[in-house]
Amino acid sequence: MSKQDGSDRQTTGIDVDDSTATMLHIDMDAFFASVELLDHPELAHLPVIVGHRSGRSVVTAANYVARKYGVNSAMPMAVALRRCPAAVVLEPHMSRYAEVSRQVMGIFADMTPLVEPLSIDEAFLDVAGARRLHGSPAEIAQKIRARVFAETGLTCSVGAASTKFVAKLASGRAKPDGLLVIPADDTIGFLHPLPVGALWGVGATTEQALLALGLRHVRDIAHASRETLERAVGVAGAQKLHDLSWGIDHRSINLEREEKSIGHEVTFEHDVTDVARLRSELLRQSDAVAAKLRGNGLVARTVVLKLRYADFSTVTRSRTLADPTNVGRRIYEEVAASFDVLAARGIRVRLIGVRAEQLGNGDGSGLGLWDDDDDWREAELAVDTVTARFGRGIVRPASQLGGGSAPKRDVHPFGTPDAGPASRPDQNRP
DNA sequence: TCTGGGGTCCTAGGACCC
DNA sequence: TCTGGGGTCCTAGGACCC
Repeated sequence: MSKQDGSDRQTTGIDVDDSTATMLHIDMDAFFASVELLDHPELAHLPVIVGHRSGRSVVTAANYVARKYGVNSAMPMAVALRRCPAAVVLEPHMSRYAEVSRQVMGIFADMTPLVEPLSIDEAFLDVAGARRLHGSPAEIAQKIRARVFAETGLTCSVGAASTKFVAKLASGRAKPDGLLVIPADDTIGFLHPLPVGALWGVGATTEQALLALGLRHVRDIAHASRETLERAVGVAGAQKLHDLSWGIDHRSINLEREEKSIGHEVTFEHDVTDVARLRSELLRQSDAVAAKLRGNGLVARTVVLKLRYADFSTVTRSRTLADPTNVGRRIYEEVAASFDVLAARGIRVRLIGVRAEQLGNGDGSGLGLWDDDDDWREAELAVDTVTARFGRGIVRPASQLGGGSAPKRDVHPFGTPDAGPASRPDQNRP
């Protein structure tokens, strides 16, 4: 394996065989903090934390100067400032980060159509088919790193391996501003010395359970008995962990990921007991969720209320609707009904949230309502009859009936009025 | 030290139907 | 009269990720 860092920006001469390492994982370095520093270059040598300054906030991102003081993302802001009192705290600017993200993802897309964004600042790229045009995986990685830096002023780190999972671990080890190539033959040698917490899906809870069984390193997982592993993480988890410990990961690039839920939640600066205030927050969030649904041309069939009490315990209450909706009032009615039951005997609320699940296109697709071809044909005939009598354009998607803004996507269930023959709803999806 | 907000995925139990 | 197993849907909670 071979690591190249920012001091060695060459694109050739990598002394490993990278021909098997065609899966790239690209991760922007300290993304939010780095974007802020683009806009405030005078702060570059200071510890910089991105996050709200309010009492209950956490660190959203920290630059590498701040990290030297032990500041990390997700850490309570109070702790971070105790560790690094001199840190400059900047408010997040999400729309700015999204704009830079689009720019960077565009550079990725120039190299291969097989790009799977994982979050605002990272993506998997399958470059197996891009060799002729752009070179070996390591060369492609270096080209991307150079272009990202030239066009945005930001650095990123790249892991190249034969699987997603190993590529992701490799990019983490390459940080900051590095490239790490793990040829297929080196996978086990790379994985086995790592601590169990390095495995994808092993967080604090699972790590403790594994440590309690004496499993400290990935190699211990690899050689543990099935029974031992199942005791710690259950049947499915054991299989998954064991596979990962041997570098087995068959996942390919997924180009068709669709959002499965849309929600909003807020943590109050101080716990709230005022039921009227909580209801008005629910109404606000319901409207926001509904607006986002309409903006994406979606309707939701399940509505979830989430409460976190003063003692940090969390409850959720979900309701499934007979008719999917993207109307704020409808969502509010459901969460408010759930809320009233929980609030009947008084509550102290730290966090309140609304989430919409079981999303569909507003035409029944994705909801299991039109799975049957015969049903579909019947619906088509019914629409043909209606349109024959009344002309095209009279059937509108549910998403346009709520009095909200028109959806950006074409969600017309039966083809747009002037689009000719009716089309299947799934063909309307992007 | 005292725990955000956006999500995804998994498990488990119960209702219901055949 | 008492008892099945499988499949699907719904609900609640929790771990995890960035």
